[in-house]
Amino acid sequence: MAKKLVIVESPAKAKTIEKFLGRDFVVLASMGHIIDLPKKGLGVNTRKNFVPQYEVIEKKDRLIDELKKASLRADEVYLAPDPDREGEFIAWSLKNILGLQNPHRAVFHEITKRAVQEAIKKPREIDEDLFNAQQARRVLDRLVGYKISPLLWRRIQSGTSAGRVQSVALRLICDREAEIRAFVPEEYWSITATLSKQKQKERFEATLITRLKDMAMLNEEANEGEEQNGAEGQNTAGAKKEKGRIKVGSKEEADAILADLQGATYSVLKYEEREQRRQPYLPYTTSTMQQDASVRLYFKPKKTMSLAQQLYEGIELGQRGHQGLITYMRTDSTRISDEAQAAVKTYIAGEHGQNYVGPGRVGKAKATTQDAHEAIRPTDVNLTPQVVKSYLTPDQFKLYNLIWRRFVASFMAAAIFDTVRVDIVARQYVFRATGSNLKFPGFYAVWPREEDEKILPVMQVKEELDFHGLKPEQHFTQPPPRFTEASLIKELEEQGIGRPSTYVPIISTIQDRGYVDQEQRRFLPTWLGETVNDVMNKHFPEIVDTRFTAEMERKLDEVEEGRYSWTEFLHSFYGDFKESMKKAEAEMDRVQKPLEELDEVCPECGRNLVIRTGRFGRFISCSGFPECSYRRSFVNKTGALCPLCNGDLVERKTRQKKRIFYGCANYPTCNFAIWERPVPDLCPNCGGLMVVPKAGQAPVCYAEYVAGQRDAEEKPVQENVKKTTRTSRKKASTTESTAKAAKPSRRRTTAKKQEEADTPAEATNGTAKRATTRSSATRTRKSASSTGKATTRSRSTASKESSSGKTRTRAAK
DNA sequence: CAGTGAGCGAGCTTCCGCTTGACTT
Repeated sequence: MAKKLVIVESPAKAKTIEKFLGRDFVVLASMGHIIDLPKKGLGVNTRKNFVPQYEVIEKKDRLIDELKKASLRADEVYLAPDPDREGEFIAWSLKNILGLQNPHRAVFHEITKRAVQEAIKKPREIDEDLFNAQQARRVLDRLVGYKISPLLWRRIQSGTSAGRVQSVALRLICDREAEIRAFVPEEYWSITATLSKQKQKERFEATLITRLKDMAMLNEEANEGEEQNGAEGQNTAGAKKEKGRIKVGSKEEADAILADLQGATYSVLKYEEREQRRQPYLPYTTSTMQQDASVRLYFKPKKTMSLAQQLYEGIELGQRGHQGLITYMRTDSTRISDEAQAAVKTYIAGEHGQNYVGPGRVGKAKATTQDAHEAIRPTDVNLTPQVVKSYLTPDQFKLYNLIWRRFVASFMAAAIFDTVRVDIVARQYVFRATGSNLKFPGFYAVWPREEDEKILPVMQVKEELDFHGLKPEQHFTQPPPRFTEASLIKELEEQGIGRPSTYVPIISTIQDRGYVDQEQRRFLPTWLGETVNDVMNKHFPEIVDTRFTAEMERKLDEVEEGRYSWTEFLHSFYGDFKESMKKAEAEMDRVQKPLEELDEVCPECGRNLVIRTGRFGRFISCSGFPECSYRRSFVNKTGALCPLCNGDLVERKTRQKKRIFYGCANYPTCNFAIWERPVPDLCPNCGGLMVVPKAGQAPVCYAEYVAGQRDAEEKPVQENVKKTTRTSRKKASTTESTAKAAKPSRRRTTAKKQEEADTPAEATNGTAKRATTRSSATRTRKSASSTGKATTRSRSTASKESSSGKTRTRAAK
């Protein structure tokens, strides 16, 4: 008989909190938002103060029913979504959808007993300003996305999209690609001298840095920064361009210097010892965790998040029972609760000694930080990686290990290095050697060190050194690297674009739209991506400016503080935006994808061959069509041969085009087909086919692989099922296809068999649809380009009116 | 499992941010 209901966003959080609050409380989860703007149509009245038309989110009805029932049973209801804009909106939605009379709004920034109990003791009202800031953000994003996207459908390609966040992500990738294309590598040379103290064995290296006469200029430089932020370095250009530093640009110049130095004596010009401290890193946020897991563990952000979710939801720890191992994984904060701070300091003192305890680093909050949660940290620092290792999968362990160490390190003392800098003069040239020796490890006691120590002997000024050789080396400056998933997220996060919960989806979006491809885990734009980006830059420069979001956040802050009304905010944005839309409608050109050319000429007429797309996918055709009608189908050969008939094994797609499989080119004469990618090499043991079961893995013998699969599960049964359905499907396609085609429902099919049987009808239906779509698109494209702007304009206004008419009728309903 | 590229031309796609599972492959 619970008297009080608490509603939070996440079920894992609900479970934890329930333990804190005791028997009088029931804690349930809303699972995020429960209402939103409609998926179809704008859902915003742009003529009447942007009144939004919210709907209950699909499939949330049952959950809402349960929450409603629980709220009726309770005497008091506490709405405890996250303490940020989105959370406030969820609280407001709950109040309205559940019809709550006097709900309390409880807020806590950390999941600790004290914080939660405190929050329940001191609830507040729903904050209208915070709620309005969320509405403003939501509506602005809807306007940008749902106004620009349809324009792209009409002028570029169906199914494309634009948005405040994705369009900036795309732009970053395109800008980087342009930078790389424009990059001209510059040659430079390094000259290294190998030296030692007189008559001593230990040699060391010194690099030529300047001429004696330029020494003064070089000394003006500031000392190097104390810390470098890990992971992907920014030292993309190999050549340093400091003032006074010598530039050796060619072999001739290098040779001239070597000649100058013939028979020179090397002596110490300056010897400097210094103590350098290196501060530990901050504890993880979502973005830094993704970045580090990518660089150190080679996990993609999606995998990292899924593992983190598992650690957050909890692991069965034998006697200890089920326990959440880390705090919430979607956070932009580096804050650590007082309790966790005290615990980690005690732990460090006990394990390493009091002198290893540091003050704990405090990150400066950025303008976009919402600070609803703590940093990502272990829930209990005493659960060391070793203690829990046996309960975790290897990947879970790797990530937990990283999170635990990062957190502990962040509260440890700085590392102290003794560093030495020696300048060595030889004729008019100065060489420099640096050394560093770790005096006190500090946080390096738990955190891996990136670079090795280099120890230099003690030297005196004017001391003469033994010379052992000069080594000139040629280098070239490197262009900046393409973005990886993690480095793109890092960049977005630094610009304040996107949120912890959206970093992974952003990456899926730009890939799903066909804007970018990945090559060796790095992004490069496709033709479509470049085209959309060009259009956005040209017609919506403000939106794709990285400062747009920053400015938006600044204004939303004012809305949150009640100094700016959310509708005024939208009016001021929409005024300009409407103008941009109007201009874009009038001026945006229709673009058509150029045909992909092949490095091969037509065997019949000698013109170039091109790749065209037809009803059945890509095919190779002569560019001289219709004069020359040479064509053949487009297959990707794998290089492997069919074990049954020695034909080429080629890449094929399943009927639904969802999955790639590999089949014999002699189909249907030979029906050999497998899922795993075959390789040209043959098995060294049996001489048979080899395949790659998972991308990136080493090839294995196919015969052995199949045997292994069979042992692992009851695979043979499944395979039999497939075979029988395949034959039955053939019958179905000839006899029942018309009957099936008339039946539109498809989701209802439950048994695999039935779904398989449905396929042919589905497929023919689908292809027919696609065929008409394509030709219609091409036609309009043609008419627009031949008749010019007038046609385009009248067309687009017509369609615009029809669409707004539709929204109105829907709204009236 | 054959064979694609004009012609007439329906109706669909889309945003960002909160949350998990239920689904296949």
